Amino acid sequence: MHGRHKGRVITAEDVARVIGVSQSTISRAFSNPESVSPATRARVLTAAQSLGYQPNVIARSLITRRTNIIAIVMANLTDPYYPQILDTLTQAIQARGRQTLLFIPPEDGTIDDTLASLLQYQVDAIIIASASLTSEMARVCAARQTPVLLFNRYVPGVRISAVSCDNVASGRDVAEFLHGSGHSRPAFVSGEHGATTNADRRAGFVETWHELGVRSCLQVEGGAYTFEAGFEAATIIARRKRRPDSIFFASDIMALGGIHALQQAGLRVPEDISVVGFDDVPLASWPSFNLTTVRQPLPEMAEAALDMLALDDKAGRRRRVTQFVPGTLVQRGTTRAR
Amino acid sequence: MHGRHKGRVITAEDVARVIGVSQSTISRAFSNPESVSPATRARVLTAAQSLGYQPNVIARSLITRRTNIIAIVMANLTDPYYPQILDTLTQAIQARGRQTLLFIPPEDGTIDDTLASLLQYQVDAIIIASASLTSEMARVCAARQTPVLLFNRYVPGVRISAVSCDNVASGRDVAEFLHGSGHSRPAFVSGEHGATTNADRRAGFVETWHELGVRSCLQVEGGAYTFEAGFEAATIIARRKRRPDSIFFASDIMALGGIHALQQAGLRVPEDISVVGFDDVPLASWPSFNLTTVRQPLPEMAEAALDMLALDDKAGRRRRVTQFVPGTLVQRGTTRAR
DNA sequence: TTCCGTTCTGCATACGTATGCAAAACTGTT
DNA sequence: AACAGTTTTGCATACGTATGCAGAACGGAA
Repeated sequence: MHGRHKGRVITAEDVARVIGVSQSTISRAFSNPESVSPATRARVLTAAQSLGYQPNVIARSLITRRTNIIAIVMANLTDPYYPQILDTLTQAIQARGRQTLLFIPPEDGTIDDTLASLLQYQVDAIIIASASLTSEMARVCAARQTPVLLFNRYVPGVRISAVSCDNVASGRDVAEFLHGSGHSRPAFVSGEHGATTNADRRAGFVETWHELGVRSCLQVEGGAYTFEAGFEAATIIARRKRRPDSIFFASDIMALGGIHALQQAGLRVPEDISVVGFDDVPLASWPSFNLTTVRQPLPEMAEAALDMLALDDKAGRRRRVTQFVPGTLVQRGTTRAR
Repeated sequence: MHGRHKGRVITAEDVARVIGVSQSTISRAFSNPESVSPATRARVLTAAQSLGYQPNVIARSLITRRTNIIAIVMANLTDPYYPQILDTLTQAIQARGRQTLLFIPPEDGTIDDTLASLLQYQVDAIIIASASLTSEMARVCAARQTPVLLFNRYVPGVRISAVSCDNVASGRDVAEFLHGSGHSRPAFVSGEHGATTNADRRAGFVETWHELGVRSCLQVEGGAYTFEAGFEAATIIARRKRRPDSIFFASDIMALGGIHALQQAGLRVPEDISVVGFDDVPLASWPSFNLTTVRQPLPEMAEAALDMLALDDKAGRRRRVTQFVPGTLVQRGTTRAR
């Protein structure tokens, strides 16, 4: 029979009283089972079960100074790629016995306020997958010993842990693949201005074409990782006299917008022009799109992130580095084979 | 002896010592500013600022018995509709000064284990947007006075708060709209078997056609809210001798799969056959799709949900009801006008 | 000044659990 | 039976904050 005691929550004390042991024993039975005799442990668990007792992890964390909660800061939840990140990260977090506190920073405000209110919750770590953080806030977190990690982004020159896809290498891969399949007039459409993801993908792509002897890589500024931005960029490209034979978009969603624009302009994909995206969102593999793209290794990135946070390492020995995980080119139907 | 770490956290006690007041005063300055004189309040805030003090809300919640954390249980995060729900709910939760703890139940396991580990976190409320919960677990939550609310679903006959789109009414709307625009051979493609969302949309749709004098509404079992399920259902429909002139899919994603199948089969949408979806995911409004659909009023649903939880009502007077919020038919390009 | 009423502050304790230390209960050996 | 060594348990206290209660400080009126 579960505790029907009007509203009163069942505490370890209650269980202790029932089976005639001390509160300490109840605590130990749950948080350090080895330290209690098998017989009492069994009695404790039975009694707890029938009373409906569950340890109060909030109270526990007051002592242990660990909440087992990891905060994820994420905006852009309507962008199809971010839910994938959130899903993967959260599952990895739960697999390690932790929980996820989700913070969506307000549109206008700075992320600092968000972060501050977040620290009040004594989270064990903060994973930032949107925007960045100010150096001021990095200082505050460091002072509080709260590890912070940037996911899918990094800030060059700032010593904050970060995990990101190896965007430069993937940019190179795409260039080499396009070159190898007979393309010679490449174009790159960038996404959000100033994002490292963006800059790195372009850098790898453009450089490689240079190395391959192709000097003229058309570069169009998209401005945002959106369908519309991709659409507009592709519209401009389609109108050019000396039209590129392949476009590398900084994200899948942009690529889809781009394809739509190209088709509107009477061009066939991939016969007239090849298109490559980035991220491999679920949409990309739908038959309607069948988009050639670069898959970010999210599971590996999530593992790397949690390893880097060293949650079980009480000595607090964390390495602050930026780790790059290689992506995979997924060849589908928007690039011609030869 | 605890807390001998060099990175000692600043407590209210520390601030108190600095400006020569008691810990109580610090506490009051933050949690009940009215109860402290303006002069001391200012001194407290300044000192706190310079010391980097932030109240520990975990410790606070031990006393107040409120964590200000609301749990959201959600699977299917890769489905485009759920991130929208999560985004809207979380923003609404944050707007009310609460935070979101995100739980993704394991694929195989029952939701009960998830819920149990969740209760340990002393969340103020639980919003379930995936699966349902057993009556056993409903009882446990009730015993703990933790309000539970089903979002976007409800369990007929069980007294658990729920907020859902008025799927029956929307089904009717779609039927009336199609009828009014000259359609006479409707079809309905269902999604996940057993979901109330599904059954209600169909019920409203089919019943209305009956009332309008159309007895034969083709019904195809999709089986899941996926692109593939929609694709396969539409393939079957396209092959029929007496082909429907309109299809109402139980979700947008299914409709998109269906459109792709119809086009594969050489049919034009909407000239040869009209298509209506449900949810109005961001994709639906993309020019490539331009899907006629029913928009679920997520912001209103989120408000209704939080109101129903009566978080600020310490008397715990909550009404257990199922609230239906009406959706809106959004007419776009996949239905012919006349 | 005295007195009363109000506002402000401090003291002490409580929230539910974890844990160092010492006492108690076993275990096996002589 | 006595002992030492080991395991198991209980006591007391700590974690950081909120809050009832009583006392202090203050303001105004007589």
